[in-house]
Amino acid sequence: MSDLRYDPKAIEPKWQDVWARERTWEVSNDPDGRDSYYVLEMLPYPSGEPHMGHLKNYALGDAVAHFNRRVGRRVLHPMGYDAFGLPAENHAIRTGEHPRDSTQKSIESFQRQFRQWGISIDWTREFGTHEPRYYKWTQWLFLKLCERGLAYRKEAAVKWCPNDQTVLANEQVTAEGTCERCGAVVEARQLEQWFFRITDYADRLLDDLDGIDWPGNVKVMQRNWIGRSEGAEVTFRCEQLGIDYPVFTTRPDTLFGATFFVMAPEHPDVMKLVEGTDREQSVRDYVNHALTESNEERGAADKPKTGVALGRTVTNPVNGEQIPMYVADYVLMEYGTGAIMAVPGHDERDFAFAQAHGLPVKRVIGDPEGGELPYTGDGPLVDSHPDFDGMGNRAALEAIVAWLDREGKGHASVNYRLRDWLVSRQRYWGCPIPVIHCPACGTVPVPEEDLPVELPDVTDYKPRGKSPLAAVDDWVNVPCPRCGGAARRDTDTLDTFVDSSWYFLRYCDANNDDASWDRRVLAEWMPVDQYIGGVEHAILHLLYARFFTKAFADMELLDAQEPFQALFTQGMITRDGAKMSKSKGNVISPATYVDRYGADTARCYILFIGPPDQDADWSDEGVEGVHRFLARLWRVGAELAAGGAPAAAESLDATRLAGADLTLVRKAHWAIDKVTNDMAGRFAFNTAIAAAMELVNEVYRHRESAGEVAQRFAVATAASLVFPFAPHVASEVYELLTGARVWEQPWPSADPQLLESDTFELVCQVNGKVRDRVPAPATASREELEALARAQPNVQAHVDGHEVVKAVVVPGKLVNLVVR
RNA sequence: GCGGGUGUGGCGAAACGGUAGACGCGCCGGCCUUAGGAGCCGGUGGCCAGGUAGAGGCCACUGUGGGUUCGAAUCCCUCCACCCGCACCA
Repeated sequence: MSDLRYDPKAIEPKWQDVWARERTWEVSNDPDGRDSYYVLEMLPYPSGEPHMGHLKNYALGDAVAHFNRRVGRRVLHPMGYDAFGLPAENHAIRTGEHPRDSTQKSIESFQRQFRQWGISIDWTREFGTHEPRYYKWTQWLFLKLCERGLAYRKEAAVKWCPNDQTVLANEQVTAEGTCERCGAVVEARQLEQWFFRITDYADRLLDDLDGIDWPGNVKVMQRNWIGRSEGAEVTFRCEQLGIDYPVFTTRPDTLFGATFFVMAPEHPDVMKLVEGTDREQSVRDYVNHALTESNEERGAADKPKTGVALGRTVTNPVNGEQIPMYVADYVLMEYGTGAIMAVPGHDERDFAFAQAHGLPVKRVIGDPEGGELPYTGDGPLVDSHPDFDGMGNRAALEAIVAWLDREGKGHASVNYRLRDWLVSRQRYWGCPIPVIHCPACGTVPVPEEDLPVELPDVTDYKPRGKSPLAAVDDWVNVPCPRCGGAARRDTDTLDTFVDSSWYFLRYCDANNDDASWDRRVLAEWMPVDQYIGGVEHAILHLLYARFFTKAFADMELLDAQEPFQALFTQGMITRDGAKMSKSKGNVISPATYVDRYGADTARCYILFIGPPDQDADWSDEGVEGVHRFLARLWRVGAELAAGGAPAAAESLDATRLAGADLTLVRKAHWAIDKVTNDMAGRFAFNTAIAAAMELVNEVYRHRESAGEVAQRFAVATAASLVFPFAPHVASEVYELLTGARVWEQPWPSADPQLLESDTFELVCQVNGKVRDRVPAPATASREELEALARAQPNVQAHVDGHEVVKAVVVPGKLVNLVVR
């Protein structure tokens, strides 16, 4: 019967042409009464060819987009490219090829493959972040942040990557102190750089996590990164030099237990404190050694606590005690004030230091368990002060802070781990910073009408501690916009995370030449209803984008407080159980499979492979299975279509169905219900596809026994349900059977009457073990079900000779007889 | 160390506290074929039984050990393994 062959190479281009010709997936910004829905996948960095992670990302997003269109929403599903960045620039350094050219080639490859995959994108909104029409507005937004004081310059100890020859944001340095991009060990440098004042938003970035539908682990990572801790700032005075040293502590309740004081090696006063004393040499040696140690060496928690005494003391403000000062590398300059009060009785680290240096350990909190020091739990204050002794330490903490405040010795304080975001980069391939430095006027913004400041071409891409832009004299030297005198452009470029922190806003109004966007248009789309991407952006991109959104909301440029209402983080695609990498030689390309089996198979398989938030191992045999399924769907559709004129699929009279027809139509409604729930409530695409497979299997099982009309209905339904995953073959089959376009059809709805059968299989248990199964009427009463169960021979065999002490009846499910 | 997650057949995985293993892979068998690495149908935990039958029965099983419940992969506690995040943050 079947010399019919499923031929994706013919089907897929056919439908891609229809969608392109008819601009099917374009969406206007004018409201039309439907709910708007914005689904977005993280924009790709265009390098080489798309990989399996991209296929998964866009297959997921496209399924969400299609489903939402068909349930009646107006869906925005755009695409663009995160096109500035180091890989293209490093390629230019090696080959001399302009980053614009290599980037353009990659973008074209991505475009070609996205079209081959049949992803439903509104291409009218496409852009690359490297295009002047986009970065003009990146620059404009930068100036807005300046105006508001959220962008500023300061000199600071910054992280410098010696390999990439540029500074990095804190977020771009790993816990081991290496460059997040290239792995080189990061150095410290004192430089004047541009920062964004993200710390102003620390509390809101923290608090607003509660209102968004994000994976818990991503929220935890952001909370950790922001690192809010509440406590007090307390001032310790060094009488000998007459200098006050504030410290931050979360445990002001232990102030009376402070027995020494420690400064970070980087603290600017350390050398001043020992100058001209017999300690000067030993302290200098220690500090110099500490400064040469890498973060990794220094950060090891189990490392012995080293340090040297400064030979000075400070006064403990609560009791006037003189306590000795030390410099030690376990105190970090970046956190708090770079100095701490040490309470060895109630802090493990201080305890370790005290042990190593023979310092006194004092108990000021009682331990109800009577354990040894250090004790970090709760308890009543002891040996502190008559006013506080006996008070629970939590209450004492509040009381002591209030007392410090009254006495002017301290105050309640909140500290954050989060630092301001360093955005200058001494590199070429990025967005120029739209600022001019004038010897007379200082830092002057480029006037709005002169934007964009276009990136000039250079011949030498090699960075030499300065951006290659610094060598372009006729670009750098410009008159000051304010006084007209000779001035120089800022030669750094912006961190590429700046580009990607607002692209989702630009998509809404991508072709607006007069503004970054129209606020009313954004109100229509923002926030993004569903954002999809990899968990590797949990901190960097996702935190920056939230900051930008809040800052722009404060400037009344937009209304949303959060960029991404819901976030889905996809798992990795692995190969042979390992991450794909060139060095392991286990990289496989989506193009191979799209070419061999078609895009529908590749997309469907990547969704069928398992729960999409989990890592999944690619299997060539698994791909075959999914391909077989799509081929079966197509073939039975083609056979049915060849058998006669298209029949209207919806006109089935449920009350007249019987036998195989009824079974088949029921199965179709069961599948509708299953797929709808799997799509709407959760990202359970694997089980949704399994349900469609069951429906197609059911059709084959009833090829001889069921009528033509029922079979057509079932197959058309299967095609309709599979459309979000395999849009080409679904469109083809649906058209063959109904003459209509599946994407123009509303999402099918399950008929509740057909979901319920008038009989069900009653499970008969004795003491929780299944002893029989028997068909039972759905309308049977509890008593009737129990009687039916008791009547089953195998049930009787297990009940005989025992007393039934209880009968649990779950209507529609089972009867459990408890015997003794 | 702290926080979070995962653990189910040979494999990827399903399973509102109610028939564990849907669906797919692999494997075995049959049909169709000149042929088939195509297609279609069936089987696939163990043990016992069954020869023309209306064919079944029993047992085991969701990392370990306990608990709650008529009933637990699912809820609670213990432990083990692996993965992820944070980690001298005062």
